[in-house]
Amino acid sequence: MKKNPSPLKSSKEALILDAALKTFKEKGLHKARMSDISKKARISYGLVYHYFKSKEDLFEAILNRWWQGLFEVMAKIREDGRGAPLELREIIDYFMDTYQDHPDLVNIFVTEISRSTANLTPKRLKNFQEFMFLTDGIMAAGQQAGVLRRDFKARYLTYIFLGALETFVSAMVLVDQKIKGNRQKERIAESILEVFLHGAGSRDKGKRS
Amino acid sequence: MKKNPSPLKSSKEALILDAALKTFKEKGLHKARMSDISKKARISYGLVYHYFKSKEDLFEAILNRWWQGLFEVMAKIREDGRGAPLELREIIDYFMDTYQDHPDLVNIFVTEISRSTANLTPKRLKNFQEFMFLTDGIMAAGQQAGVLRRDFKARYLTYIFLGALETFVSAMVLVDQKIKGNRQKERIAESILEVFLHGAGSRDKGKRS
Amino acid sequence: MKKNPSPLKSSKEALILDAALKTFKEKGLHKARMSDISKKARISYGLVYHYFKSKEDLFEAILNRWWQGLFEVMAKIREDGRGAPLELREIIDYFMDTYQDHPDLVNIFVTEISRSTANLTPKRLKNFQEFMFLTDGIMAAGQQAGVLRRDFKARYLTYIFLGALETFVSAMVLVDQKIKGNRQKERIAESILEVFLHGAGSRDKGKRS
Amino acid sequence: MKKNPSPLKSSKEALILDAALKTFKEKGLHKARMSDISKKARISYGLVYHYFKSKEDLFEAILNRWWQGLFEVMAKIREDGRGAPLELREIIDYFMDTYQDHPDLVNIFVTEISRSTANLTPKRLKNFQEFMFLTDGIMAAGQQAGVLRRDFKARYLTYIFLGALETFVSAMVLVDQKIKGNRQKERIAESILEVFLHGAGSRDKGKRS
DNA sequence: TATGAATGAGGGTTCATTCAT
DNA sequence: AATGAATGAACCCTCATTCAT
Repeated sequence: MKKNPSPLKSSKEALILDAALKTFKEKGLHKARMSDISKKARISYGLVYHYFKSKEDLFEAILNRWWQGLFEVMAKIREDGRGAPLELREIIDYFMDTYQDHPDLVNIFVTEISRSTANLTPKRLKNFQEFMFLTDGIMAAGQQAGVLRRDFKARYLTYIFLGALETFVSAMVLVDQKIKGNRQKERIAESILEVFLHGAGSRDKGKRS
Repeated sequence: MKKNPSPLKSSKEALILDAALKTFKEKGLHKARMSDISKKARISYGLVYHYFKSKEDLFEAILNRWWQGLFEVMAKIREDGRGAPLELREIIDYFMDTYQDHPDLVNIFVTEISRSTANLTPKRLKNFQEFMFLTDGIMAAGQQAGVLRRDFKARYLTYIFLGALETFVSAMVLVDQKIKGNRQKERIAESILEVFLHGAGSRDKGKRS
Repeated sequence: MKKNPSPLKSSKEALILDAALKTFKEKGLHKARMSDISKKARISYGLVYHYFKSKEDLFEAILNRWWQGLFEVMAKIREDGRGAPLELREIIDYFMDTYQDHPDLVNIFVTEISRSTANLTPKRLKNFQEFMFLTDGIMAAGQQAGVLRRDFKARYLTYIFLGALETFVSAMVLVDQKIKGNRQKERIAESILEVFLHGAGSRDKGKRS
Repeated sequence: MKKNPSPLKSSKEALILDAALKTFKEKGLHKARMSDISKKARISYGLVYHYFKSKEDLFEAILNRWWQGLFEVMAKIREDGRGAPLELREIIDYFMDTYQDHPDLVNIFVTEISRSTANLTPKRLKNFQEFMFLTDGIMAAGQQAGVLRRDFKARYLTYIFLGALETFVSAMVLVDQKIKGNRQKERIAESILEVFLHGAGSRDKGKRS
């Protein structure tokens, strides 16, 4: 029975995935050489190909870690139906939690997929659009329920929300910032959600412009 | 005095830059071949090297278009000092206007620079951080002036604002969406600023949580 | 006393040889992978190396099947001394019989050895030349005995005879033609020998040009 | 105006083709490395790819030399209609002449195409079958005209004829035999045709068995 | 300026062979 | 005897860059 948080098929496979994750993060998909990965995993060149049939395949395997976790969260969110604010918070938490455990994974998602038109294969685009679509659903439900304003399309809200979220983690990644404990994580999550919901505008005057 | 719509040192140089822009956008920095660029520019292979000493150099020249324009705007903003809301609006406008004229340029900024750790040379990082720093200044001044809330660091607000903005254009780029006239541009710009300032939360209840 | 239809040292060894035979035939010596062979033999990868020390060794073992049978026939022919026509017929029969039982074996001989300068190791060349030499002997004896014309070198006759024979089986292999019963086998054998001995020229006029 | 018998598009292209021809002949299609070819042509590695898009493409270009010449001969033969014996002689001459000028080319045809099932792409098979078919036509016409015996299928005669021819050149290639002047060429051509038409059987008894 | 041939380092992938179990 | 993971040399192909004209 496996208890390991990353219980991969074989220890070598996990080794390779971790090494690949780091390498892709450091050099990007294109500049990462298979030899870099094998060296980082301290295994022979050819062994990588024993577990993954190509560089592309290896990259895909890494992305799947991300998408699988994300779609599980999205499914759970839909089931629970706790309302837009809490649901968005769960998305933020997935990003932040994953960032704590595998900062590189979040980085790769943001840099190589979320923003890269060059690396976008049909399959990847499909995942991405599905995620956007599910988020749209949360926004629309929130508008329906009266907790989100209706004067903008749900899709616009999705853009703004995900953009803020991505940029946050992206920026943290850029400066290799470690999240210091759950306290800071809380704080960041809150700030994103709070600004998204209530705006960055000052409430000093008691009303909005 | 410049009359050329793409006024560059020589017409050939402009030709190459335009071709490079399109090519980088379509294939990404890495997958774009110099031969693709020369072909798209309808010039000979070697001529590219007459004007630009390397692929990297060509890429840099393109980015400079972007940074130069952006820093000009930032300088003007600082001079005018019209307050955070209007100043942020000017940033949005620069993104949107540039997107209208050169969608690919905005795309390249977002995909290859804003989010890519792989392509980030020290020089590029410097530009990027400078831009963040200037935006921080706007945010901080807004907080000072009481138009932006003070319970979050200026840097956090910067992340959220720029993230929302980038994701918007990034998404438009992804679907190759053309902005249909100034009306739509207005609408998008407004929605970004409005949500950033006042939040996506419904105001139906007359007050915030 | 051997009872096994493919009686080899061990059943696994036979399994491997058969699988290798098929694989070499399908893909050629070079493109045949050891993994293909082990897969076809339904044994593990490494076991092949338990029985054969290398791919080359395995190939050699297969060729030996062929050469051993052929040289046995050639020895028997020499002993019996039944005259060129019948002796040539026995060579044809060896080709045809082997083709019936192991078409792939004949194919490999023709494609990888008889015509391939690339795969020709000294040992293989030696076997091949020995066979040519023995055939020369038959031809020369036939010339001596007055049943074969003397106006061409024995070696020339050897070329023409073996060429015709090889091309026949080679062509049958190419279209994966199965010999339908002994009747057809007879017919083919006859036609080769008949044309070789008496020519393709019409005998309508009762005499030759 | 080009007078050169091998007037290729560019001198470099011809250089590469010649080097490739030799290399393929020496090592076979698979074992020939592109670096061998470039080295033999005394050009840089990459230049080969400037002229040919792949190893396969280069190989194809070489084969085309052969097929084009052969099909031209076959077309001329059909037009002239000089009767089977003379027509077959023309085929023999094409083989012998090409052998004199480019022995390696004939070798490659025989080893890598005529007998190799492994290297047989659909396109190559098509050429080969077309050639067989055209030869069938000559044989059938010969049977019709009463100069070739009718008791064997035209296809059988084709096999025997081409087999004898191929084996001859193949054997010459094997021992790297140079044809010493037109005299020997004549002699070889005659022997092939003569044996094919009238058989190797002795005519001492004035009639056949 | 302009062309495109020429160079060669680099990197992904394959696969025969070895080895630990 | 049997397995299949592990190794690493080889080799095809790409493409940025240089160079002769």
